Amino acid sequence: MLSVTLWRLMIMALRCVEDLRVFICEAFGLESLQIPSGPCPAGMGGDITVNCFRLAGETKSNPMELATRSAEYLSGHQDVEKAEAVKAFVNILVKPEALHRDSLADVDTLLAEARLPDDLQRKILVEYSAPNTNKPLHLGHIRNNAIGMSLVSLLRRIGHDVTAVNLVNDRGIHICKSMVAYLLFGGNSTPESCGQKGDHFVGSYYVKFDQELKRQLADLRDSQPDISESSDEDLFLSTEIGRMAQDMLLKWEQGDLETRGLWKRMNSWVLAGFEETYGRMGVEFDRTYYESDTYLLGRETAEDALAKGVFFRRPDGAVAVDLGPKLGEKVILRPDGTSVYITQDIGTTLMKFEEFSPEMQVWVVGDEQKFHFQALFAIMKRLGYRWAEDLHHLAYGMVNLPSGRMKSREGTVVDADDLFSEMAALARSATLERAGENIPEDLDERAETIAMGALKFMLIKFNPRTTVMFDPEASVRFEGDTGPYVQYACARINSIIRKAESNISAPLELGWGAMASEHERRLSATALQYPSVLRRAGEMMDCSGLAAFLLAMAKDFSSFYRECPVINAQPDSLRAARLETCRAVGRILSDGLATLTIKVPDAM
RNA sequence: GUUCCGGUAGCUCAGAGGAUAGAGCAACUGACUUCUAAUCAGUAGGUCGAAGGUUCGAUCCCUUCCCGGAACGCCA
Repeated sequence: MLSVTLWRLMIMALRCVEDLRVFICEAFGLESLQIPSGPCPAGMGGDITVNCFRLAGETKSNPMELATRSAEYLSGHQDVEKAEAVKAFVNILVKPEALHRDSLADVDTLLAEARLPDDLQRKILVEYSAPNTNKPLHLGHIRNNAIGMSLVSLLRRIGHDVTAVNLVNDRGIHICKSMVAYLLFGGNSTPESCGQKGDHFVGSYYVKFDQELKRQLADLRDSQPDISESSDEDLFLSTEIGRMAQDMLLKWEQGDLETRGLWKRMNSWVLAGFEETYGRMGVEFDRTYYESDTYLLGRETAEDALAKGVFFRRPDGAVAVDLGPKLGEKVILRPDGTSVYITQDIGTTLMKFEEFSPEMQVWVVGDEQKFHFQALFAIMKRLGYRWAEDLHHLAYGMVNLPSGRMKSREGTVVDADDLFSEMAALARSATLERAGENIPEDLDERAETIAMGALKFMLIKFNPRTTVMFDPEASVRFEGDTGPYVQYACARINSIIRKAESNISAPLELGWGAMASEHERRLSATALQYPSVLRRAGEMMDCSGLAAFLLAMAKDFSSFYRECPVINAQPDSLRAARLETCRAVGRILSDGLATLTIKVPDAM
């Protein structure tokens, strides 16, 4: 498993804390120990705080005494200005030159430390996106993509070997519905002839199918009052259009040439549309699987397992597996031999393992499918695969609108392409508003960067398992805890660096020791957290902590920016140190944003 | 009915058993002749769903209950 003990993940580059660790280890005869430390809360008179409550558990000693002893030790340390025990906390005020030396003055080390030691690096396969080919992508898919792509990027950032795969659900009754509607109402039209994006074009026939189905259901209920209480599903095959879709599915399974031809044509339109949307978001996969391929391996596996007695045949002819009292009985093949949803996932899981032999497989799929994955993992174990212990469902919650759930039938779905364009237009006008006379040459590109940054950040900053509320009005603002806030800090840093470089003075000795204000110390204290933040986010497979860190780092920079002049700072050694601070903070922020797959504009 | 996930400021959300429970938005006050105001500084806003329990200490762990969402398909 990915899971490792926490102490191996924590990094604290501050020398005096590391020395304290060694001191305590020696004092108590311990081989390893993690010092719980973090930035000191404002107003407590320190840079870094060590929490001796937790430390006391490890050393089996009195927390207050330990704090007093630690403070005594640290007070005598050459890097420490002042160390004070308050209750069981030790608040350390570090000499500025030492604080910066261990943090922003050595940003290369800080960035490098996020990488896990070799023995903790794993080969991980992550599946995400997994669209259906009957309609365009919507806000729910955007959350999936944002979570999936940032997870892949994060795991790579900390040193894992990651394969990103997509699984296209290109087969089944849903695509047949679009096909039937196209045959009935489409004539010879194509996305090109209609000037429509392929996925939207096909999606419009899915909608037409539903409209026609509703009409036929209403007619049916009017003409036969005795069945008017039956559900839409029960009456599906009693409608002409419902039967047509079912026939289409059977023909597809039998490999009917004409059906397959139409299927290929319509899928190619949809996939071309997806490519465009993916491209705009920056989604990339190492490998794309198609359900129409993988379900065959699933079916073979099921037949094999039946022969071996792992699965059994029910009296009605269906192939099933008994997963015990908790999960119950699960059908793998219908009585007519056709495969169900889980059958293809069995095939896909095997294919992925055969092709990449990952130590761990992850699925980024909505939490409504938890049961499905519990069943899938149980089946893989039942089939005897040892690696089935290392399959993981990263379940995320739905995206709701202020009006409630998104419902495609009620037309309340937020379309991905529309949302991208709307946000880009707003970012564009906001940029223009600020630009005044000097309209930037790269206006559109800049607007796109800001818009995508805002959207992705908004979806990533929440814990994946929460159901999130998407308020279109609020999402469109670029102020406060947003991606553009972090991007803006980067843009200001870039601007300072540009101006400083055009105003060259000979490189001087860096006056880190003079960087002693609360704002300057705070930057280094926060930056020290970065490696641990990344490692922890990777361990939990949750990027929201990284987003929160970047906001905190950017906030610290904004305060510093306001209070501490850089270009006009005197003496020159202080100016040089502050400039170097800007560079270092800029590198951390852009490294973090890049890890979230968010770009940074040169200027805003 | 059973299982899972939530319930923290008016709203959206953070909170690694520990200090005085934090951000953003909304409200209010102040700051652009300055390295970019997509910013900063400040004010106000809380029975952490309820009750028990464990603990030196619980928003966090345990039990029961209340409220919201989801799952329990030969749909995907």
